[in-house]
Amino acid sequence: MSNTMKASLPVIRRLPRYYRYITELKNNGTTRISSSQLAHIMGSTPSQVRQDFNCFGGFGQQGVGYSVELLHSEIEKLLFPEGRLRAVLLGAGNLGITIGNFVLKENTGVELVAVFDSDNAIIGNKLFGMEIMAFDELVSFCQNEHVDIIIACTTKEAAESLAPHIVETGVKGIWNYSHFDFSINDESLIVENVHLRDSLMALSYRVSHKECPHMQE
Amino acid sequence: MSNTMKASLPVIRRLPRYYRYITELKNNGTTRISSSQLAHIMGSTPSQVRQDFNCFGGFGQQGVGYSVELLHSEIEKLLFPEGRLRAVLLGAGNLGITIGNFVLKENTGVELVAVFDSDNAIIGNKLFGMEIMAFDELVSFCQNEHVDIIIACTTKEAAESLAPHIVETGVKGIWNYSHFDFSINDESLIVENVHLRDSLMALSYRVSHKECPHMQE
DNA sequence: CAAATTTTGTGAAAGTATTATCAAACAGTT
DNA sequence: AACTGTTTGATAATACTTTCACAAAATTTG
Repeated sequence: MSNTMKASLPVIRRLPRYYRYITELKNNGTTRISSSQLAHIMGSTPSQVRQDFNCFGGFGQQGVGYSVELLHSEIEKLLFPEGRLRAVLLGAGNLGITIGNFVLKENTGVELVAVFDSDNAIIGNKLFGMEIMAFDELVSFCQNEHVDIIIACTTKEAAESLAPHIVETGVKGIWNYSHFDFSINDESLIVENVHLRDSLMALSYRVSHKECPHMQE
Repeated sequence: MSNTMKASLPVIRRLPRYYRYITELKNNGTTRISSSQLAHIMGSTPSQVRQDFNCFGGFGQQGVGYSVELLHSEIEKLLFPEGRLRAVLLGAGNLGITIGNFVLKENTGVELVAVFDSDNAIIGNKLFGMEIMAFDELVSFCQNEHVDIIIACTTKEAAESLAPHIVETGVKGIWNYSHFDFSINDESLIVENVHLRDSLMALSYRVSHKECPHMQE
């Protein structure tokens, strides 16, 4: 309950998975779990589980294990910030609609507050009960309405042309589905890339070159 | 041109990005590029660029740099297998349709050959010009039609119930969008997870705990 | 054509992440 | 209340990834 070191990116990436499994255990009525049981479920090692939880202070008890209830509430506190994060969707195409739907339906702690698109033909239309706005309005909207996250589901070109204005918006993070890589150098802005094409091509490579190293993701 | 070591997962994950940028350079008419220029574009270091390419034999020339043309064709050879990989889509819901569309439109070297769903109401309907089939038919279809990749866009429950039959299908990889984690222990099966919810929650965490380490992804 | 400059390939060093180890803490038993 | 078995937290060891540094190879310049 003491040696809290800073969580590294791999640890942060595992948190949502811990949360998923622990929620399931909680719903099953399981009250206690050991690091080795949890490691088995996660496909990792007991050491890693303990190491991971120790980044946040280690919520277990020696000789006993972890309380599912406590684990659940602690990880929930970590993953769900106090007030819900406010997000705007950029791009109301196929992908944008799917991702927007996803954010609205899933319990992620993120709230969708506006939708933007560049296509004049659909600007003004309603999507998710909101009027689709033009890209021109993005900066002022974000500044006035305190937006935390931009969800970029635009083309590469649209993302590229918006990039110089991102800093002005004051958002803290970008959930990026576009083929454009927002420059990573910006200290104050966190970019989480979901490059579907890259992911499929990496799978392609591994499937057709089977001798690749055996690592868990 | 000699010291070919095996490519690690991080290297493989960078390949599609190299490919994207090099394709762009090629289209711009750029003929040569140095590791430091490429590193600048990629947001990495010259060392990493050289180290990465050396995993595949190192296609540069000392004192000169890399030929964009050669680089493009070599990486293309790595990423696009001889014959296109054959994939089936599991789940014809919102997400499934979006991802299916994506695979059909984007040049990824993957071919969509069938669509499956559990919902009797839509089985038999046409999607992407194919008749939606029932999950029951999955195993025999994959065996007869030589399927390489399963694209799982189903619910967690559906994925879970299909999991025990995956080995029978003989597929080599799963591009997994479901909330179910296909067991990673299976030596012969490569799983590429695209957990949208986990990705958003990791971003959430990083946005609301800004002191997290500054790493490139 | 030699010297200076550029830039790769490679092996070593530094930095991260994961796994192993073991003492300390707790629960249960006799 | 001491003994036994379990399981964490913390440190150490191992493994993996990235970065550094420099020799070798090519080009350019005087």
